[in-house]
Amino acid sequence: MAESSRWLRTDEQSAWRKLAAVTVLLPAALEAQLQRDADLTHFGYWVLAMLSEAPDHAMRMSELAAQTFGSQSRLSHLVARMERRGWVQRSRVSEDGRGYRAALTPAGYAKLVESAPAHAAEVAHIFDGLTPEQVAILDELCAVILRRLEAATNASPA
Amino acid sequence: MAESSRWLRTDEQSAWRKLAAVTVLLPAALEAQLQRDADLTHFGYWVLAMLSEAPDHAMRMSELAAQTFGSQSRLSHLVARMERRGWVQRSRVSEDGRGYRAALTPAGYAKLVESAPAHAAEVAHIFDGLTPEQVAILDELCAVILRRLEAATNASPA
DNA sequence: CAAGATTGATCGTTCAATCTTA
DNA sequence: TAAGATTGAACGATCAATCTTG
Repeated sequence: MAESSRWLRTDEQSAWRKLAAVTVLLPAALEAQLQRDADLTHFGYWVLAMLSEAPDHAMRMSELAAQTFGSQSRLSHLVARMERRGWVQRSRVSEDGRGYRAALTPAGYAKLVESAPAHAAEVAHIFDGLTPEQVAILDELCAVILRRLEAATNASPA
Repeated sequence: MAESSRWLRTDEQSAWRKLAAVTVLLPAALEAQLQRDADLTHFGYWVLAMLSEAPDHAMRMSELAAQTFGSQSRLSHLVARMERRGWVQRSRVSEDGRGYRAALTPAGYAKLVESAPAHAAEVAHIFDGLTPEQVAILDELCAVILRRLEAATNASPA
């Protein structure tokens, strides 16, 4: 907790303001699109997408939480809502009786397939402004930032 | 609404996954730090910071909303909470009787000054992983993305 | 009536507590 | 007792409705 407390340089401040704006406006844009076109949260869409890519369209709750960077509680509430909507179904894991397995229903898969194109178009629209070189640079830059973030998260306990 | 619906290339998908992760983990890290050290939301901190940089430590509600990319409703609720905490005080604008002016109190300014170093350190920690060249590139890349986002937002109405 | 701002209801997330199985 | 997961209360954001002033 006793930080060496350095300040940001001018160039860092400029970049930070823009990056902060991106982390606000980008999610907001995707949220708005999915809400409008599919009555879906961005996080909810992400969960449907993850399940659709998994073997048998199913995943353990804990694994789903880990891969989406969400808490178990968050996933539990969300999947409960999706189960009510008929898109997912939970069942106990045969091996480990403590675990639950969330599986996409046909209706859930249909929902994803139906809402994917408009969402992909929204994301593609962002990338249309970047050259392939810039996409590569963006990829690497994000990778560096992610490493810093993960390091910070895991370094918390002494 | 009739999108030409293009899909993402492989390199774009890779970059998109990382960028999406950043937009989730970066705000989460800042949120956690501010919550833990200052019992403050990142958005709340941002509002205090904007006010502190404004002339007389005060701003119109509508301007505050615009500069933080928040809705008027969001700002209204937030400032009401901050007023209860004694950090901000609202008063009518003399020129335009419809408007409200939110002003930082001494206690509010003290709260910001007190919580700034730890927060700055958290942000600086992210940038420590980047070379000055990379910071410059990040700045430009974010600028491009922001232009796309703003264009998309303003192009909505036909 | 339009613009600036607030209010109350509703929705999703977090936090702490709980339940069940290993 | 710990791990996987759920539950209910509390908090913050959004949405629609309202109030007030231009």
